[in-house]
Amino acid sequence: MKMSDIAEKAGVSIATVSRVINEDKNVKDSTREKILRIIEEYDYTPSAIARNLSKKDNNTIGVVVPDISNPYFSEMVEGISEVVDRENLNILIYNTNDKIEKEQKSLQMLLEQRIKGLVITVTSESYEKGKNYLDKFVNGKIPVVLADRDINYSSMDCVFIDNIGGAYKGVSVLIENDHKDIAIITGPLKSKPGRDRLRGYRNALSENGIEVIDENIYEGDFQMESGYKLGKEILNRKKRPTSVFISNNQMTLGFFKAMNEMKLSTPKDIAVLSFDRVEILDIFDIKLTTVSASVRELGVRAAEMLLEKIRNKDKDISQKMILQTNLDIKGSEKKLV
Amino acid sequence: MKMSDIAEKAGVSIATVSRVINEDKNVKDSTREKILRIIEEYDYTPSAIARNLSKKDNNTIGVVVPDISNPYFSEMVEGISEVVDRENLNILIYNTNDKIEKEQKSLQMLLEQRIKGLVITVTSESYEKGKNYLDKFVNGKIPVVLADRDINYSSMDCVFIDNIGGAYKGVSVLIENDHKDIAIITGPLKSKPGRDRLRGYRNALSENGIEVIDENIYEGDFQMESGYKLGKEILNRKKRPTSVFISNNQMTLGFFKAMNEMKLSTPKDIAVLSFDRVEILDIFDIKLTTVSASVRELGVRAAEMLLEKIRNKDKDISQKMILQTNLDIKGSEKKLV
DNA sequence: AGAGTAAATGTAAGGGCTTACAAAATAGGA
DNA sequence: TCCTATTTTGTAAGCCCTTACATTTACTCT
Repeated sequence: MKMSDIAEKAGVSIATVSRVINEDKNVKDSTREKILRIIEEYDYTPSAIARNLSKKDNNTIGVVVPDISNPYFSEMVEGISEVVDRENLNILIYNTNDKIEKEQKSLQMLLEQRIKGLVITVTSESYEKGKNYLDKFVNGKIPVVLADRDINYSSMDCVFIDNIGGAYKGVSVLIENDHKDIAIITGPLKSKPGRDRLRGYRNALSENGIEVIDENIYEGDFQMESGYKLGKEILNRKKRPTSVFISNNQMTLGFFKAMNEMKLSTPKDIAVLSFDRVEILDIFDIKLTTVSASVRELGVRAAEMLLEKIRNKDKDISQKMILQTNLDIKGSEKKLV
Repeated sequence: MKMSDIAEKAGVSIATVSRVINEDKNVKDSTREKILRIIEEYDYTPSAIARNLSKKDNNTIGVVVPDISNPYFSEMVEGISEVVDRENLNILIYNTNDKIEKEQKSLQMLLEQRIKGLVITVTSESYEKGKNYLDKFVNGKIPVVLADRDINYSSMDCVFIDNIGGAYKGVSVLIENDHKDIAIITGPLKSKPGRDRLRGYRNALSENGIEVIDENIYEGDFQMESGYKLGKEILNRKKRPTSVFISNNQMTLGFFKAMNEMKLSTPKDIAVLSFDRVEILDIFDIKLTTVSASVRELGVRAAEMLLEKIRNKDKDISQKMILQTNLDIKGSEKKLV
């Protein structure tokens, strides 16, 4: 069933049918009704493909994320969805599994689909590819917004979380609580957020005249397991630090596993402060102080920025938005003497 | 940049360019190379839209889920992705927020996109709409596979988890451990999985000659909060049941919150068995026995079934696949005297 | 060399829609 | 009633590809 079939049955030209479908007002009411009746009767659905080809415009935006089954990203996607739904756009989602090859393949397919724009959280590896990495694929063909992860030297539009500031804020809280011996479990130092959070830690210590000592820096990989292993190391030190700043939620969980095994608790045995909320700890009545930003909001902002960029394709003002983090003080930052 | 531009620059017809792009072998090597070089040079990307229109075939499948930010569904989506990626297909994802209106709108848009097929987890409400609910939208236009949630009286292809059998299996374990007073926290009884899991519970009791008493049935809603509240009720009973079967992971977390607040633990104070794994409990060294199926596999199977259906569009044998659950015995089922 | 076959390329129709422009129908006014 | 202005409808080109079929070119064999 296509438009010409409907036109024929209604005894009008396909142009008129097209007008009805596109809610053009230049159609007599009686003919509009007749056509609508026939569309209904034959259960006709117009082809977006043909429309897109004809209009040279696809009402779809692309989303590329490293891991859709990670709540962090699926929440971000939901934020994007929310915005995009309002505009009756579609979302094409690609999962890269944090593999750069899959990322490239995804970009290729999205470009073939002639998407209107793209929100992408690049793979960890992509950061190092530098400025022109994405250009090679996207090459100014479509508006792009980087979400959550940066590309080295890139000047693309983006929405990030204030990693440096967040870590700074968190570590400062520890310092205010009179901690001087503060360990950190970082993310992978080849990743931007990993480095930035460490930077925030360093800044906070320096500004407060506390020496940054290498022994207090433990490089993790944002996975639970590393939080567990490094946690054990930290907790087993002869001279245990009085507090630890952990760079993300997964590692924090690992850290608590270690604490639990050793029958230790916070803030009694060590003060703990984490980047990202860890809601689940509520269940066990663990009051963890955190700094975090809403990932959902990250998605919303990225999508909004993209839409704006799509609307004002001509002007190319590039935007950089940094979402501030919130501090949620619960008690685990305390120094107990 | 379009195909004819490339053809012109290469001094060939667009048919030849098309052949090169589609890897047709009837092209002289030298011309193929020339064309490829030009495509590269001008960074040409063919339009999937035009190709789809021309071929009357869209290489995209649709996925509709109630909540992409729920790990349950995002894991399912990842399973679907995995399969679909192998075939170089695209995925159009829609989130319904479990709202039936959004579901309908999504279906509409997917049909307009002329998707190849659809994997859908319908909203809770859709179940009651019955057999013809989806037909009204999809109406035999495209292959559809229901995933995880059924529609009343529907005979569509589907992949579900064996809820009855799983609950039966779990409760049986409790019975084998000599429990006779077994409470259950159910899902919403207007939902199919909610009812089915309760059914499994009933079956297990009956078959073992244990009377099913209403006081032991607590209707929850699959959310954490209800597990918490009902958990309190159960745990506060003057004559506390010796064990409880909890119908999903979220409610189990709520239940543990209640236990924790009351300084109770399993299996010491009450035996606990849950539908779905609750990995997070490992962290706190809680050994919870569970029955569960892999949601990821659910996605994989649904996608595979869809692809098969797409391939054999002519024959219409309808399939129903029930994924069996696995029992993971950890100790919380024990009856301590 | 010429016929016959296979390989390589080209031509043109079509896929289902939008839309500028043209044409027809209707309304309004003198 | 006739003319003009407005509303409504139709015509046809174009969006960018694929592909059946036609044509040309290259090769093989006597």
